Amino acid sequence: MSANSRLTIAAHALAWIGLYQRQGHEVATSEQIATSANTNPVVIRRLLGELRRAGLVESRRGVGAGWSLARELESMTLLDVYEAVEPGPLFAMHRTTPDQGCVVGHGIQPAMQSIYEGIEETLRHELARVTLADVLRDVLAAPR
Amino acid sequence: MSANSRLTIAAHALAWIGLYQRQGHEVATSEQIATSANTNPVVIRRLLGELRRAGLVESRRGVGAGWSLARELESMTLLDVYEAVEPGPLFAMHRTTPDQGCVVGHGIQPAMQSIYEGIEETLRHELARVTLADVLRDVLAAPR
DNA sequence: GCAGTCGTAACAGTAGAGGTTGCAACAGTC
DNA sequence: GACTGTTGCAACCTCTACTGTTACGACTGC
Repeated sequence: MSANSRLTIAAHALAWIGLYQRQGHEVATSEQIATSANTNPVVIRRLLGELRRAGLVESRRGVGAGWSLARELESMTLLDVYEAVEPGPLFAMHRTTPDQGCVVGHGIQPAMQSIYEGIEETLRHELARVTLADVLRDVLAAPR
Repeated sequence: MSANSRLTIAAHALAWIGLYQRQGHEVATSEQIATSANTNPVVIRRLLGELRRAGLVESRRGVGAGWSLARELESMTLLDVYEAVEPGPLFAMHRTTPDQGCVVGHGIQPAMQSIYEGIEETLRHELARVTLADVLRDVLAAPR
């Protein structure tokens, strides 16, 4: 499927900011988050930018700038994050239009479309069941 | 997510072979299926090769060669096809190991791994609910 | 004005999907 | 035994998306 790590990194960043804020800090920098996720600050800024457009985080510029949560972790679900960072559908149709003169070529796309929509709806439902507070709780529960 | 069309094309091919066999033919060629799917025969042969390794189809060589179903469409589910053509997980972890000295960096992977496993199990369950006979029925039910 | 951070563009590297060509292997038929 | 049609498969190309990296302007508190 050529899976990507966008949802994972986004959840990592949100959990990090949430924990940091619980420890009394106001804003987290992309540099700090990138160090924890072992990646480049620009990667974090790009992802957080998408989360900002989705209303999940806010950013401040200038000296003492950085990122903060726009909502409580309890009110954020993995579905919110998924929709913010994963635009496309899970399964793709044919890259070129199938032969419309063939019965199968004609009917396959509406058939699969309908099936895929049901499956994606279930996926979204599952993602919506997990809040970022759940994620942070699980993170902190990991054995050391 | 950079979705691919492998599951769609594989389902298309199976539905095509199934319908062709119902019409009394013994084997279908990759050329015929490729024409219906509007793609290259080699693409079809590659996909059907994976389905053959999964025990869903059989191939004959020589003159009058081609592909036939190894099982009834009724006993084949989209999960069988999915497992045959989509090896990897739905969501990827970090490409590099997160900072194990950080609480979040240390706990994020087991936390997300567990969540992802639950979600993928639900996905598989949904895929298993749809048989290829269902797909072919929906295909034939499409308005013309 | 300075310093620290975001915002964003630009580019490179990597990986996978999909398309294409070419050809050996195979198995029927003449 | 030659011919024919198809699979099996390797090799290569193109395209796209993700990720990483560098660079630099924009912003804002001091």
